[in-house]
Amino acid sequence: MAASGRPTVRDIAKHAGVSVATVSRVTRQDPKVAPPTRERVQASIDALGYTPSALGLSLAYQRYHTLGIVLPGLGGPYFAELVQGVESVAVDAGIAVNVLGTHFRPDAGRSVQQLAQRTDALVVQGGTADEDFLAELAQTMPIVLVAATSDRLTTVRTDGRAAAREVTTHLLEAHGYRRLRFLGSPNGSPDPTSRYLGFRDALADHGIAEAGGPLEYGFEAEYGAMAARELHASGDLPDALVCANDELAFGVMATLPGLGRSIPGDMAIVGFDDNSLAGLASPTLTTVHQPTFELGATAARIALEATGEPGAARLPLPPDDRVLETRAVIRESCGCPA
Amino acid sequence: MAASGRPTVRDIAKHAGVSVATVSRVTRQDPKVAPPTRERVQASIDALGYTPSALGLSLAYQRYHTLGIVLPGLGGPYFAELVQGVESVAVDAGIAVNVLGTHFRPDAGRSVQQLAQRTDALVVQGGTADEDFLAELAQTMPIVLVAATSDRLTTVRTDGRAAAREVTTHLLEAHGYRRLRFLGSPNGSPDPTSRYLGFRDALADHGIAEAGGPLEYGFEAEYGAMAARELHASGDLPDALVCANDELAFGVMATLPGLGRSIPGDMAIVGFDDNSLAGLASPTLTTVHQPTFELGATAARIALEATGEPGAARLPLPPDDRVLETRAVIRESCGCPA
DNA sequence: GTGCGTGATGTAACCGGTTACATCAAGCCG
DNA sequence: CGGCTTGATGTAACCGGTTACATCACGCAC
Repeated sequence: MAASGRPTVRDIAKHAGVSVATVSRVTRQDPKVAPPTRERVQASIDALGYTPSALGLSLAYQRYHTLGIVLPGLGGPYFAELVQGVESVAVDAGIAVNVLGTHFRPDAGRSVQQLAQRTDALVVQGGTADEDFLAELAQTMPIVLVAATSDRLTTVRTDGRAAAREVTTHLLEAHGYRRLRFLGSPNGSPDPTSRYLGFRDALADHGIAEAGGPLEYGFEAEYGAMAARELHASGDLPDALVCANDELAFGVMATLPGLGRSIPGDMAIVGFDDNSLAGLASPTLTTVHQPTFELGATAARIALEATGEPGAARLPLPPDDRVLETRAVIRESCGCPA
Repeated sequence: MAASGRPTVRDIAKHAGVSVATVSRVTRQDPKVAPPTRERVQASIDALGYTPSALGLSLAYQRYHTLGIVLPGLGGPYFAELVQGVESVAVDAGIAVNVLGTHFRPDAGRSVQQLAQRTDALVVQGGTADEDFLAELAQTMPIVLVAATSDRLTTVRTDGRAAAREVTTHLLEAHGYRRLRFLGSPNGSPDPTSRYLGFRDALADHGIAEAGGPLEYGFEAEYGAMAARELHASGDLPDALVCANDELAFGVMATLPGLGRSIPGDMAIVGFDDNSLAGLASPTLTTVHQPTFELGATAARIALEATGEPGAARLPLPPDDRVLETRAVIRESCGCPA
């Protein structure tokens, strides 16, 4: 055995008086080893405390046993849950998970490139990497895009547009609101953008004009608070506000009452994502439930499946689009009774 | 070049008409290459689109360029922020981050073992892995324990006990509350436990008995809601409730007013962690700010530093204890004016 | 007894890098 | 001119596994 460090196949081979091939056969449970030999080798393995090096295995199999996930960062419950979905599938398959947060850094492409070189497959949140770049990379390895559409890549997403349309339609038809606005910047990633489009779809369906452009803010609660103050100061509250996510809605709900405006009395509000706090806020928040965990899990499953067995090539995934169901969760903040 | 896949050093060597050693010298920017040769090799590298394989590099240097982080899961903002701290340090160093969620699975030890084999160093959240096991593993590689104490391992933590004592003392001295209870199960990980101990320290300082044992619940908002209902049903609200984290406090704050009990009028409440929603809730939540991101970043820095340069051995870290500052954030929920 | 099939095991190449050491040519000096 | 130094480059071993193929002993059939 090397002076320091773990024993290798060759150490075991020497110790048991066999060849490395035989040791390898034992560790891989290859049946073509005579029982007495097997026992002798196993004894040496136990005696020296040998476990095959992950590096050696990776080298031989050309498999990293690692799945990469690329997202903007881990801020907010959405991404955390997504990662949990990916992670749960990965651990069951004995695969490690490499997390890369791009934080919209300019050199994110290079980081993704690097990550791609140490993983068997990639799960990428939409909007975090250039699509051309990903499409090229997808020639080499399985890549699954989450929460985005693409005609060149495999995507897993929810139909945020349809969901936004559904919940907006509820505001229009069940409550008769006519002056509606959208909170959240639709210029960034695919998710907020499609939600905004669904919001506009519903308005268009009813021949109603938007009561003002989207309120372009980031996606954290503080921005919701800022938006609430701005709306209040303008003296011109819409009938209802559709928020790009629940955090924004919480920010508004926490601020508006303090300014003397009640929810949903003076303005109704709906969120998106069904945050774990949504059912506890007062009023309880009407929102859209997304199977975020499933989104991650499904993406991971597709990616790992395409990775295939050690022998096989890592298949490039054909373009495909898997759409998971959303569900409008009607609570009180839209104006419905408890 | 192999029929499929990326070119290797040997492909470049053949293409440029030099040896692999020279190619290696060029990629590593070794100055001992004559300029004309360097240019010729570089031209081949560009022509074939060569980048050194991460696997080959790992094998040669015995470094994975990967940092592992072990935690129960990614539920709640605390862990997400911790990972972000780790991740930010890692990407700056060109190091990948491997996340392992144990979810308190019985076979977590084996997963950690595996993770340890594919990483250069480990950051472990306290309570997720057996300390004996970690101590042994720490002979082999740098391990940093987060949010825990140990006399055998390097730890990075905040003094949750002192912080809990401080905020509890505020409840006792500034407001004169006498009947205090703690919400959250102190039987699990080190963090909740030390918070509970600090809570009891403050009571002991003032010669006051706990108004009832700790309310043993999990750490999500729903449990806070359950606890609120239980307290209300018992008809015996304490003067003040110290919660193991902010989510629990949110759960209580969302539920109690609906039962006709006001906060802080009928019962004061304080949380822990300074969640991003804490300043927005109504009343705003008095809590303890923890430098969670810094916790992760510091742990990662220590771990990576111990990993050392490619040549050097991965040093086992000597036992050490780094304590980061907490800060009580006094808001309204304890009874203080806005 | 010879030839052949079969099962167990060993040998050596391979995966993709790095690097100690060998080699070699050129320049310099006495 | 011979020997030494120096700088550039090549050779081959090594990191730790797997595996195609070779080898060998044994048993069986003819």
